[in-house]
Amino acid sequence: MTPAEVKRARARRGDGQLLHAELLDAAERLLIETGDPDRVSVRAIADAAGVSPPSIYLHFPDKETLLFAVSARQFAAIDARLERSAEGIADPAEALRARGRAYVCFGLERPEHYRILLMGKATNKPESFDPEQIPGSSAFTNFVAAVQRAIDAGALRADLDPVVTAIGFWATFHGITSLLIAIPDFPWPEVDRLVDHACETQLRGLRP
Amino acid sequence: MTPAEVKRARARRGDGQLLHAELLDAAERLLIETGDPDRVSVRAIADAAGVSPPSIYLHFPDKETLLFAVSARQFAAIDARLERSAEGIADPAEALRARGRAYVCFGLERPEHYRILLMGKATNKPESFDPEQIPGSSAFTNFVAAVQRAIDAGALRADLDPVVTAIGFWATFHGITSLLIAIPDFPWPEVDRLVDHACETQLRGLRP
DNA sequence: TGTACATCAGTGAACGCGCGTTCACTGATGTAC
DNA sequence: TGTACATCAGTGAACGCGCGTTCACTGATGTAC
Repeated sequence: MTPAEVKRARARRGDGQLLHAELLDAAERLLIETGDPDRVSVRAIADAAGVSPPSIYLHFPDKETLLFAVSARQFAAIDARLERSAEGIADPAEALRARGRAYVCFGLERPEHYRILLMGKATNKPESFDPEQIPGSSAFTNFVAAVQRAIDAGALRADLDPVVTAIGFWATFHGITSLLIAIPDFPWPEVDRLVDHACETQLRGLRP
Repeated sequence: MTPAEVKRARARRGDGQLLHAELLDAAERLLIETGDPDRVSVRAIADAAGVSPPSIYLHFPDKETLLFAVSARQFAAIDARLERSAEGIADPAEALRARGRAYVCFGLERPEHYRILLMGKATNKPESFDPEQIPGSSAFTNFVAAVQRAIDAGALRADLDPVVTAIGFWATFHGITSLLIAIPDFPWPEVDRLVDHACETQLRGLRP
């Protein structure tokens, strides 16, 4: 393993929850640095945070819950990113395009997080996984709303189901993102060409 | 682990290669039955094939190569499946639609294989991974050819790049397949609705 | 102001486990003479 | 036709490893009196 990290100073009494956030940071950092979820072990996380492995169990019941908490933070981040990307774009069709581009960028910037969030085993998620409550749902809800606005504005056909249409967009951009991550050695064209093609095809295919 | 399998009779002299295929079968069976790649260990494969773990090393240099061989058979199978699905369909646009549907069905019928093939880590593939040589490439090549025929027939715009367009189709159907596999608990609409919507949107978006 | 003590953050050592792989071997069988 | 032997398929036991988790503990620090 890597040479032992600097030992972390013990938190003051009453500040025990500080380590909670530091463990999440450490796990996130490890995931990005190693690029390999298999190397994000309880021991490695503890080492990266400068504490001993058992300390983790003061803050998380088990490893799975910790990793899911890391994922949840990312879901919240993707929502923020998509909303920001569409800010100030008046044309609702162009706003959808911006979200699509932002989605692919987001995923490719954090391939290992993306892998855990959306390409991993369902068993990686806690049993209480409730799609209606996780932060990522607000990203989806916001996206459905964006599709609805495009329909209302006449940019997309009025007979479209906004949920199915939103999932169609999602599947398209998730498809690009996840294929690029899963098969990096494939002779892909430039990412921009793929994303532009996908945006164009979706918008043409859905317009009145 | 499961109760030990019936012990396999030793192959006759000269028939050593029989176990090669039996190990691939056993690994494939395990993958489907357990639905969990983590449980497809060398020991479990050997047990399922009715031999001892070291026997595997008479036929494969390591576990990774064995699992890749399992995947390669699946790539060959998907090619055959897609070609068969489009057989006898004269309209090239409808043929593309048939391939899309068949693709999603294929993936959902074998979620664990699909996961390893197209949602797994790149490191699961041997170092000599050459996209031009693996069986899956012929599936892709055949699909590009199908897109080209649709362009030639005037069903898709003449200014489209057939490779980018094929990848666009692939990403769309891969997106649906992989999201359904990765997040089974999400409140998805019926698969057929998603696939129909995606087919319709692609064909509308690409037609002249 | 001093001190005993409860509380709290965190630890060191160990647990049992299953993993991929190696090594020296066994015993059946086809072949050469 | 009989037999010695090389070859071949497959084995049993063990290797070292890293894993997630548990348990009894330590020692600093805030608080009550």
